[in-house]
Amino acid sequence: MRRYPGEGATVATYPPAMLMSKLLLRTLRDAPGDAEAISHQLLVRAGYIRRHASGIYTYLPLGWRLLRNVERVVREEMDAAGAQEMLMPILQSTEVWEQTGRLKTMEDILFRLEGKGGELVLGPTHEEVVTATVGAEVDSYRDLPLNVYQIQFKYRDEARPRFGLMRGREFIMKDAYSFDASPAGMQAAYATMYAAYERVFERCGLSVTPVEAESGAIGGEVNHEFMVTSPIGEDHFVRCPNGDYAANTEAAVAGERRYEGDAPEEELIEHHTPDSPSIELLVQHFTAAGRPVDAESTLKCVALLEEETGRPVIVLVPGDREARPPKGTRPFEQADFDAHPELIKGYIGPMGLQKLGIRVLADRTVGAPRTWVTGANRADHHVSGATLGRDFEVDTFGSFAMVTAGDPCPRCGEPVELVRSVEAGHTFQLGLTYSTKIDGATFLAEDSTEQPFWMGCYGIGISRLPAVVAEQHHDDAGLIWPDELAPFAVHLLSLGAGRNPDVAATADRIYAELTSAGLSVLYDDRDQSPGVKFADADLLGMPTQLLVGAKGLAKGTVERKRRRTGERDDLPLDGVVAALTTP
RNA sequence: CGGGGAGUAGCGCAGUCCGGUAGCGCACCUGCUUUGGGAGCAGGAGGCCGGGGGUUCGAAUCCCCCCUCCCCGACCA
Repeated sequence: MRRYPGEGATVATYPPAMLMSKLLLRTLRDAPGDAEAISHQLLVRAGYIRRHASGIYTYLPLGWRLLRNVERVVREEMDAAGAQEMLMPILQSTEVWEQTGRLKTMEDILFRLEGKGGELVLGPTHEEVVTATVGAEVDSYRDLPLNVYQIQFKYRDEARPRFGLMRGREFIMKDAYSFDASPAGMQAAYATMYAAYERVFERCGLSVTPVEAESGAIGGEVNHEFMVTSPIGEDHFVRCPNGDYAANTEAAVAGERRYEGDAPEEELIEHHTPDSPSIELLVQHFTAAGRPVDAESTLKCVALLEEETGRPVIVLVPGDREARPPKGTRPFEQADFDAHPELIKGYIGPMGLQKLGIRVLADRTVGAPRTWVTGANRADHHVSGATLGRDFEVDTFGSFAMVTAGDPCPRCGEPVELVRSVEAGHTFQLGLTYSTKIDGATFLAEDSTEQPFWMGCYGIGISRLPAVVAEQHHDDAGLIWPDELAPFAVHLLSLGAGRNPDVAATADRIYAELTSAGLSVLYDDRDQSPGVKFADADLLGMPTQLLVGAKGLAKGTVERKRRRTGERDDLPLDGVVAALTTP
């Protein structure tokens, strides 16, 4: 404490946060019951995060240092890729959201609030704001290309927050947006960011698989999800073991199939099947009637509407498969069934559809030489023995079912596998999706015409990464951070310093030396038994532990333990700094 | 939104069926001992038993309503 000039008051001097005795940190022996995922348990036990409400977390000092390291890696790679950092508002006017129509399409997850000057939303993402902002600033092709990014909180009222930091209602994201004058420019920007993403994840110690994905609510054409295989993944992706194909389950397609032989001869018979509008109920009905069939032997006929023409199309998949509606179609709604009485919900069959002017698409698996149980196009009736070529025709075969493990790879034909994974990043070629909707998102081209921007957007779930990394980098004792992310490079422990002044003095000295050499050091100067310090050091997960104890001092050494491998070696007392600063 | 489970000290849990002094372990405070892998002894502090209503002489416990959290599913840039 020292005197505050001119006042009788004193000014507090706070102890350095690198002393563990002063750190805001409490480790827990037991994980809270609400933590399911290992990463969540460890992050809470090790005192990195605390839950405030469902899907909302406080980052305690260790967690915040970790997060800032994640941000640093991302910043370095974004800056190196030529992106410019800025910061956009969390509180956003509904105006731009009305312009893109997403006030409606994203209403389920939008946090909305009433301000004095009108209604606001808490930004779940920033395409609207960035497009309006850049649109107002950039008027000429001479200012393009441009790539801006920010690291900012996002708010989504998720149906189900999960797994600690994995899926929160409040989370931090890095989002970058590229603006180009042409599709080729957009593609070049995309390639640059794609490469930057691979470096970011590499530096975070994550092995990612970029997968081709469907674009969902964000719009655009080409896009990739950067998937990290993980037991707490909420997604699956399809992967060819040969490594030549990887795609999101929604986007994945299967390769060609070869079938030989003819379908067995079986008469087409109509059956009375009341109350059986689903595959499951149909199977139950047939089984109860003494003619058991399995879902695989039924033909699911899914009615879709072509959005452009407003005409119905039918997609055929085996009953045990999910249909994957092709681009430009959407599932029938009740109103569509009302408008097309020839298609009877739950009892559609493929027979004679062409005569009604309805196109029939079929997954390639439907080309198998076999007969099917399917709808009779008559209420409460199904048929058995339906045979391709005799009873019904297919206009186009393709990959119209969701791909499952064992389906042929579209590139090489090998059976693919289905892998559980987390989406760590996502990149999109947006094209003109936003620039044609937001007012003023145009520039004057070289030929003096007014053109909309060709855009891309690129997200990384910053606050999700600690969870993803922890999930991949831990052991029974606790966390194991990669060098780039560790809150501290070195965890220095004094063992039995209370009864041995030499230990205390040596540890103090090493702490001072390492710190002035520019290393970040967490110094466990607490009056705790060695066992407690070891356990905490392993739990917290710094890459290098330095153990200063009477045992080593007698030999003139301190012990170094590498957290990842458990490998230990002795460093001479006067060579500690040198050993830690030269890799 | 549908199905399932749970709310008792900072964390983990018992007690609830069968109503009667709110408990245990870890963590926390004091003192002594101990000290290379989550120490021991002694003493202590800490509770709207998720909230509201009801039944009862009496409710953590029984009844009704609500809230919150977790899991599975639906949903998801």
